[in-house]
Amino acid sequence: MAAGRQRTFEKEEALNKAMAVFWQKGYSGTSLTDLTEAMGINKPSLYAAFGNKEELFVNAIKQYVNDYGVPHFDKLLDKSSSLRERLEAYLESIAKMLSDSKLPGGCFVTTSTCEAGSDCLPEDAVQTIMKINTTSIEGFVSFFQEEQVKGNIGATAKAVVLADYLLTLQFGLAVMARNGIKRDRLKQVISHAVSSF
Amino acid sequence: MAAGRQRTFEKEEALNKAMAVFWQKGYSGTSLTDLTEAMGINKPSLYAAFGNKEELFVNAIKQYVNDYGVPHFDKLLDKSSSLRERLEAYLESIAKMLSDSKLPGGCFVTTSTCEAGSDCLPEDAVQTIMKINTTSIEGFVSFFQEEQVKGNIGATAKAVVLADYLLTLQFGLAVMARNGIKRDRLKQVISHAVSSF
DNA sequence: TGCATTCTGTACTGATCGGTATATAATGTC
DNA sequence: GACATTATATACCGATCAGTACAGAATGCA
Repeated sequence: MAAGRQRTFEKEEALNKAMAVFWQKGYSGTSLTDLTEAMGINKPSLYAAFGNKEELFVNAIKQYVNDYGVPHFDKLLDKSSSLRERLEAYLESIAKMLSDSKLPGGCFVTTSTCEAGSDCLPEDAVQTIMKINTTSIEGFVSFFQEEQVKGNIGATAKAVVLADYLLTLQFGLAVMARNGIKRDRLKQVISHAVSSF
Repeated sequence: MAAGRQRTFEKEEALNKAMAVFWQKGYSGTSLTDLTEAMGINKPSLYAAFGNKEELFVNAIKQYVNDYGVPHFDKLLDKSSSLRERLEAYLESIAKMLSDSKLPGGCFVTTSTCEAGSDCLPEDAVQTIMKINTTSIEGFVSFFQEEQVKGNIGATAKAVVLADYLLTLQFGLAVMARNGIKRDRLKQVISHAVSSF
């Protein structure tokens, strides 16, 4: 065990609190006071544990992707349902999260992507957000290519277009949820949207 | 003519400059210094002409809706093309604007809708944004209902769902554009998306 | 027990935030 | 030309911004 006084807060727990604040208020809208109050620590502790506001934001959004983004992918891989059923389950899983009243509302990555175009975010944060989105696209492209090999998509369809379309739906549903549209309305949109797959 | 020294700047021109700044940087990310520098005026002139930051934002987004939102609706009403062609033309008209390098990027209403969920916007601004979006939905619902009467949509389709889906696409395309996705990729997404109408 | 180490709490930094007081310059009316 | 009126420019306001100096408290190791 290293010498010295030990931390009186759980680092991961504090990071989760910070994630919720950034998720709700955005980078520009979040002050250090917002963060320290939500995390239950004071500024020197925050800086010692997480660097600065920018680093904390980058770690928070990475945590978000792990905890609230990646898990939905399972729905795409269920071997007992059709492609369309899996896409619908995937988007509904996301929609459930987007409109969960116990969460900050909408999608952290979506709102951050909007904010990334504002020149108000630090360069590292912008790069992190861009990478998250390109990774999503690439994952979707691979997915649709494999589905095409399996014969679940017509040979003329382009995987890149389907991938872009899927991300467009995700983004759009996220903004709809941020606008207060409830889950059952999102579900009907999804049901209609997947009819084109 | 009213007595007193006359304004040395064009009010509408200054409002357009302010609109561009808010469009790019968002409400929280925009400072009064950003505004006065872009508008070419100083703070007392800004406050005399536009009230305060909040009022200026509200006027700016209303200006945006008039100048960059409403005009696209024409594409929906072209009597010589099919419903699907008109929807495609409508969304492509929007996509062209979203990815126009001479404009701030993306959609002002979309980014503001994200920001409206953050509790960082003044109440009046939130109300304005909410009203813009409900007005869009209501317009779409009426549009699809009329198309249904004309027999351009199956009788079982629900106008509300189609309206929600169309707004979801708009929002999604706006975030895609904000993420740097170019116009031709947006066009392919649109071409695919309208196949479900 | 002494000491280096690490964290916490308070109090502070210069800079910037949104907004304004005040003085002056420019206009129309009388 | 006197005067009320309106806009501009400078300089300022208290509050808050992100970030930190410093002193004290808690730990492991010797």
